[in-house]
Amino acid sequence: MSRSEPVEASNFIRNIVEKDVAAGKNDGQVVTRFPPEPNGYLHIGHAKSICLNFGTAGRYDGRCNLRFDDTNPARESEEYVEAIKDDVSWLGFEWSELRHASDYFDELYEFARELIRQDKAYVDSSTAEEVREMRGSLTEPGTPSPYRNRSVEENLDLFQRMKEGEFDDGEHILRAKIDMASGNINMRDPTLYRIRKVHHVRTGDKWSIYPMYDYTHCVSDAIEGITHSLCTLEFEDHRPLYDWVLDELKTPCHPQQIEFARLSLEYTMLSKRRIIQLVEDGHVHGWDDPRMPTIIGMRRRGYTPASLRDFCERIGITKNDAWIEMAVLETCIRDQLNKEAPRRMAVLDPIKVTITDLPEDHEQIFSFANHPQDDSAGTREVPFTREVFIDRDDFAEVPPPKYQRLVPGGEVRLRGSYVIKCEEIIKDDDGQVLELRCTHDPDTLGKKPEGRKVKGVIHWVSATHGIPAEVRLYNPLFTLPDPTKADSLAEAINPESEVVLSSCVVEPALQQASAEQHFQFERIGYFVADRRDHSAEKPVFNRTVTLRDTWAK
RNA sequence: UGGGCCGUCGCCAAGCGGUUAAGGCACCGGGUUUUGAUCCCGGCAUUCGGAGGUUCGAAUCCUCCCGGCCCAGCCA
Repeated sequence: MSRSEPVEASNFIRNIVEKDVAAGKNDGQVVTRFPPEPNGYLHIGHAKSICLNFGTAGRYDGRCNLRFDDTNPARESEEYVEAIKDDVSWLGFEWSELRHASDYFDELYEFARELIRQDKAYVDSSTAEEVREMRGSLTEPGTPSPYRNRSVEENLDLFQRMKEGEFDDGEHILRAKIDMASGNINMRDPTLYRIRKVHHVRTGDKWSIYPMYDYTHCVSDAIEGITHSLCTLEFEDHRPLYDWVLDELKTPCHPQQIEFARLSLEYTMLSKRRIIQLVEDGHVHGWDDPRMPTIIGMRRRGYTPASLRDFCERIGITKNDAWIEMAVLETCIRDQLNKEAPRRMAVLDPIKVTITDLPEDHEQIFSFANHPQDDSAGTREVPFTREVFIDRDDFAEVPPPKYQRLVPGGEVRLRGSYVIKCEEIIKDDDGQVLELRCTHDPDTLGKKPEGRKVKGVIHWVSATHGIPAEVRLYNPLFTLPDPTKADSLAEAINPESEVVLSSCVVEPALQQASAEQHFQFERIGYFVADRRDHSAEKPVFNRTVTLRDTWAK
């Protein structure tokens, strides 16, 4: 292999799966699952897991299930399961089967009775407080519960009565009987079932006991024939328990749990708890606020499924606690939109330019390519008139060094049109520029000007044909690369994270824009018609990302 | 003197005893360009957290040390 050929980066999970497939383990099958708890909206960190699970299965012609880990009815809701399904589909993945942990409640209950019969589980009637005290600490072993040696018969009886609702929340729990002195606290007789007299969306009031994650997850994996159970690093020391349950239960298959590092993204918070807080405290407008790291928020911001998948591929899968720079994400969306987004002109902060040597009723229709490198994207018509708008920062009375735009007495190219020269500045009483009066060189349409160089090119919109629009600019939601380092959430919020511009003018072709359509506003950035607020009557565009800008601002 | 895990370029990340230590992002040049965009070309780790050791040969094996992350829910 020559060194110049790009090599597809592997990752340790791919290597393990590859080896297993080659060795014929699990009959060469690969079965994974994406197992969210339906207690919130998915975010970019989940996208990493989704791409890993669906991607790994897809790579080896395997299957990937979508499984809702709905074992805690107190905090889960149907709204979230629907949202999660939408997000996974939108990302471009199809689950092999849609399952719920609650589908297995009966089996789970029977397996638990089996553990009791084997004297591997017991009903503990201690209070939550007592259980915590008896668990010991990180450095001290725990002490056995006084209920640890209840007879199998008594445990079976109590467990059944727990199930039948005879007891109140907290009166008893079912615990695994493992090792109260284990260095791994998860092995100090972990809770398997707790009493929760809560209505469950799918099982209704059938159950008054609900199984815990550690017990449910491994059994669910085994029931579904999962071969590789991929989860994040914090579950590493749960793996001995995962294996213990499956070994004791002698399930027909024993999936391999493999852990990888969760995503950390600069200027972003990716913990469900904090994301909920952003919404509840009103720091953002909702779960789908374009500044949110949620899939639905990023979608509204203008990120595409392909760009998110590309991102997940680029960041890799390891066990390192890595912090990804925003630039990686931005590159992914720019890469895709550069190839696909039609170009348009939009003026965000308009100043009127009158081309004085053109007649009042001058009107010319230009045909502009929708894409400079892709003829198949076609063309659109752009009207040119005596009065146009340009962006305020494309004119400078006192230009900074290397400024290539319009200055008093200077020339600039109106993109796709003529070279104009600024002859006169009209200001209001406060010194604010109201209008620029310019002349044009009629011999510069599609031609370089004679005898001089005009370096700058600026975008514009006909003042008579342009249409008003609202444009929302988005910046990082937080001012700190790691916002959790701030004293409070409020303190970490970037006050400039959302800037709403309500008097923008965009070219007429944008009148046809439909919600969720992507564009490049030339020289500015990539924008998307807002999926909620945009309409032909009141166009609203969100800035997805700026264009790369190598000019020191 | 609890247990588990991680340290390869500014940020990611390949590498699995013999390579001039991949690639991407970022950055720095230079060229093309009616988007300061795109595109193209070039540069960017004598060194793999540190110190010892094993070996003809170590980022890869061993030992110790240093730094970082996770765990004491009847959450997931």
